[in-house]
Amino acid sequence: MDPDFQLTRPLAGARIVVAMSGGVDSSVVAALAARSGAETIGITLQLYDHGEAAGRSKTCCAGQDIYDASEVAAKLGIAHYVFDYESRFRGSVIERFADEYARGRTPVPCIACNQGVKFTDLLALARNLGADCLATGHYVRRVAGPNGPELHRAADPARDQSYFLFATTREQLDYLRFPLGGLPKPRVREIARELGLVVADKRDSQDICFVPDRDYASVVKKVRPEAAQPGEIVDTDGRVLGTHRGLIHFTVGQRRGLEIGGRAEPLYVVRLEPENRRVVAGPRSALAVRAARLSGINWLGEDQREGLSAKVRSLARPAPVSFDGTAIRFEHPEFGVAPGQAAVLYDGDRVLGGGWIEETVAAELEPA
RNA sequence: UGGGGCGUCGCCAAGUGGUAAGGCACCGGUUUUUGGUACCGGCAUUCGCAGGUUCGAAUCCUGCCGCCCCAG
Repeated sequence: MDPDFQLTRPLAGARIVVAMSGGVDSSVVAALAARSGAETIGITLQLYDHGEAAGRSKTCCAGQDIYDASEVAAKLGIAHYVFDYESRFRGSVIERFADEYARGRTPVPCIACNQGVKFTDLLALARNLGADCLATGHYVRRVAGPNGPELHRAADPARDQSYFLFATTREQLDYLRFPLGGLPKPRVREIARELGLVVADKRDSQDICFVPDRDYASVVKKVRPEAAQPGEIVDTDGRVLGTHRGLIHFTVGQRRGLEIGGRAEPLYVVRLEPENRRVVAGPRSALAVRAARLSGINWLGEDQREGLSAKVRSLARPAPVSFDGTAIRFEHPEFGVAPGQAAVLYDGDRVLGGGWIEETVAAELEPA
């Protein structure tokens, strides 16, 4: 519990802004910052309001969480401000989330949120407050390298959140600090307990923060009703196998929910066709992909094309790939690669960057 | 209304006298700051219906119902 905020000036004269969500992690960051001797300011963004769901405490950044954050700040004796970012969040995260589903893609709203609201808007706010850095509770490490700060996976591999931070720019990384990246999660809770923080035993957030009850489809439906139109389920030869309750319920690689039985092999979603509202389904072998073209590429590393590995979803061991600047090519076929998801590129533990999956190239598999 | 075949969980399907496999689908759980995947677990006291034979039947017998095929 001896954080290094990696500042150039002495902590005594420094100012640290901490992004406080109201959870254990960012609360501990605030505590660490406060103990470091630097002037610490906690900021919580109000991103959405479940309204009727007031009182829910499982979700991030809703009423209860804002309250928890200020409790913690008070306990630590630091300043705490709450800013209303609802409309920003709605536009850059929620609507974009819905748009992606309407386009037959599978978005990663947490990345959009980090990219925009947190690392652009909140970061600018911190700068305006004259802070030396913005510290967050992300489990990822900022490591000093020969060419400036590098982004590395968290020490605790089970907690690593680097997938969600691939879009971080060099400029942002320069200003950001992640004091928890080297700590195992149990240790973080321990610290919270030692300090008597009310959130010490608060359960981890999971699922999409702005979606109540895991029902993301109804959120999408509210914003983009057309994405909830039923359509046909066809096989890879175009034969109609059944009907579905709306593209929003499906993602490439998905098995459950097609409700088509009576087969020897499970059926998976192979492709979504928003133009005709079709879900194309096929056997697992039809999911094999050998390459993926990326857009919105962000690059934190030096030019490197070989010896890379890529994560194509947050949970998945990195797969060996090569990168030609636009597309990644898998050494071994990868299954269930969904457009809209991020492909994050690593060199060992270091995050080199990544991009958004635009389209994939099927791999021909040897017949089993 | 002659002949043949069939009727086992939502779908496919094993089981032909010894007390209901399996797959798909579905449901639940585990994992998890995205959606998924994977894994684990659950899922027919009952075999179209009604009788009968037998210690014992989904399995044998009889009748009925339904479906399919061939019908000269």
